[in-house]
Amino acid sequence: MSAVLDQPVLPSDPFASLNAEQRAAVEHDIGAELVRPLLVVAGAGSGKTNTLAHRVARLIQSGADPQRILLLTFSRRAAGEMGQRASGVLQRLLGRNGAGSPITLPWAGTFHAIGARLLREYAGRIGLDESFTIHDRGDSEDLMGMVRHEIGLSNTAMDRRFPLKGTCLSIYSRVVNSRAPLEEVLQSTFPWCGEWEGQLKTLFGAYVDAKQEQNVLDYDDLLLFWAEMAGDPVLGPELGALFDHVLVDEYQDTNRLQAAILTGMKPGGEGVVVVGDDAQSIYAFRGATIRNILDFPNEFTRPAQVITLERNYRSTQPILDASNAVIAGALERHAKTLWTDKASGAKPQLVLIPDEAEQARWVCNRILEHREAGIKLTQQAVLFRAASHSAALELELMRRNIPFVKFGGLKFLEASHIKDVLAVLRFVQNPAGRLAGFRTVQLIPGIGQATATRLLDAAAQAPDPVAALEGFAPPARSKVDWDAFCVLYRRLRTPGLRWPADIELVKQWYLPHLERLHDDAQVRAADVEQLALLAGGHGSREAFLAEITLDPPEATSDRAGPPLLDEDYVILSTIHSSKGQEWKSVHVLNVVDGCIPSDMATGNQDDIEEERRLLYVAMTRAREHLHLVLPNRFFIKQQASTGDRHVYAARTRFITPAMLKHFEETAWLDAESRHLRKPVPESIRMMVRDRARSAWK
DNA sequence: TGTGGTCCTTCAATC
DNA sequence: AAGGACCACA
Repeated sequence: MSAVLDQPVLPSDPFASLNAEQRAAVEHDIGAELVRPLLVVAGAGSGKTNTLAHRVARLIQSGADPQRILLLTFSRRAAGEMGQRASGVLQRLLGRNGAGSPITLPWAGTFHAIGARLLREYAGRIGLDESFTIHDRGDSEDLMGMVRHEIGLSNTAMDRRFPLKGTCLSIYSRVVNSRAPLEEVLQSTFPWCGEWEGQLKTLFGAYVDAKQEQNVLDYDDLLLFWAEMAGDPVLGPELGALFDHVLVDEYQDTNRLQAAILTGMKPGGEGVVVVGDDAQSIYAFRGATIRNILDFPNEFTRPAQVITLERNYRSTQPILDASNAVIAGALERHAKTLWTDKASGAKPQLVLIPDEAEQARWVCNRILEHREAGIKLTQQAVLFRAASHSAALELELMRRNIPFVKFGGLKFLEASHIKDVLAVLRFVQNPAGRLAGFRTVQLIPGIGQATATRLLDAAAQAPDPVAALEGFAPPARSKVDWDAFCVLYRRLRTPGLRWPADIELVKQWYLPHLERLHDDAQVRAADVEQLALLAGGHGSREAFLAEITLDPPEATSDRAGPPLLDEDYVILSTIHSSKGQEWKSVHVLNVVDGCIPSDMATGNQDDIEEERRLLYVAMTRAREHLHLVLPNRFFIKQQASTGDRHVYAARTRFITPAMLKHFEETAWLDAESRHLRKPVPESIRMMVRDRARSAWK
């Protein structure tokens, strides 16, 4: 922030605050006949977002049409933030303070969201029905499961069990996203499934057929079809001509398919600017590869320029020293060393704690201390490897009345009752969507898989889906419920219904079934209510279904009524969801082997390297205070029969003894406050249980 | 033959 | 807590 007050009349120079490298990126080929491809390698905290936002503003100032700027970001949140910042810069450029309408970037969003939009527009041209619905991960798994069953791969007569549906989908997805042959993917990533190669090929073929018949696309299709269009000799140039500038944020977390989209649309790389940091690549598990960054300079027919941002504006030098030491242990990387002139500040803390419960209490104490010292709660974050690791902390925060919002790990859409309601809506939207239909009709007592299959077969062939359902003869015991469903279905298919009236009707129909199916119907009904509230914020049924799938609520607050805007709250977040953010004070939980690296990821060297980068990302979120917490005893949840076990955990392997000089080590054995610990009141325990049940633990 | 209940295993990160 | 397979009853 500039300390100089902006003059209301005279335009100030918003670019004055940029350093030489940032300015070079912003000014790259501005006004030139042809904008050469550019790679900006931007270290953590080097002002990457700011630089990109300034470039967008500079482009518009120099005459670029905002409608013709494609801005691909990692999340919708990032896209919105970028648009706002660019607006701010532009207004300062023009000398207006808050006046004038903010610029909107209609083509800003995630690869998946933009892909969905383009595919809907081009549907007719590529033989797609534009009323397609989009499957999320869970739907895709279910469809894979159905197909797997249909072609007889799920029976146990075989000597060895065929991979589970989730594994099958992961393999399929990896093949699509990495553009690698099945055999290679099996060998490198799923060696234990190698023996099933032939069957998997058959399965994937049938899975693709099923999606086409049912007029549904999965996440991978959104990229795959886009890439196919981009690679087409006719459509590719047409798509490319829609945009003068293509900017991509977080390029280290894109995969080969996404790179193919860029090269297809812009073979010469004209107007393509990508920003990323290979040291922060943490999405290899979904096919991202740092090869995209490493190969970018020679990816296009025209060589790319490269600019590196190494100056860090975020953290103090001691925090950077420790972070640099951790990442220096990485096997392969784009060498760069972050520096700052914020020399002062304490070393990051390495805190040894007896167990997880103590960890929660210690973190709460520290959070309150920081607040006493003037650091607002929203400037403090607690980060962890897996969403479930914050359970004990959430309990303690509630006990002490410290408000918090949790990002990541939100399983709202995975709860079965939410899926039920969405399935009904999807089935209405797209009657060919077999999966949604299958789920919906099985809610009716007396209708199971076999009847549902017959029913959907009959409906699939009929020209009028409503009439087909009404003409179907259900088992005698299901007659009453079936007729009630038909009435609902007809009403929802009748044109003229004003969204979100649909969801009210579905709710009325569904609640009795919910009651019958679940003991805890009350809690689940509240979730359905939340979903209805969420639905009101979208323009139509189609928009709601697409947007909820592509942009699921990210934080607990996203779905809880009006947000606590002026309230102060601590941020809880998975490390993955903390990407791109920063806080004055950061706590990282469970910095022990088994958590970081996760003991599920210690199989091969690449997995372990990704875990190292994960720790690096977590550490570099901190501006002034960084606390790494190491509970000595780490509990493993077991079956009730065997009781909870615990293991003695060691410091993460990524902090070697040689690195300890960068940290301040402390141990905490607070016997005194142990006495003061009060039992958790029943009301809070109930709340926690309910919250876990409502599926966002 | 089809449905729904029981028992066992497994359990990250996300568009 | 949910998926997957097996089994008993209509």
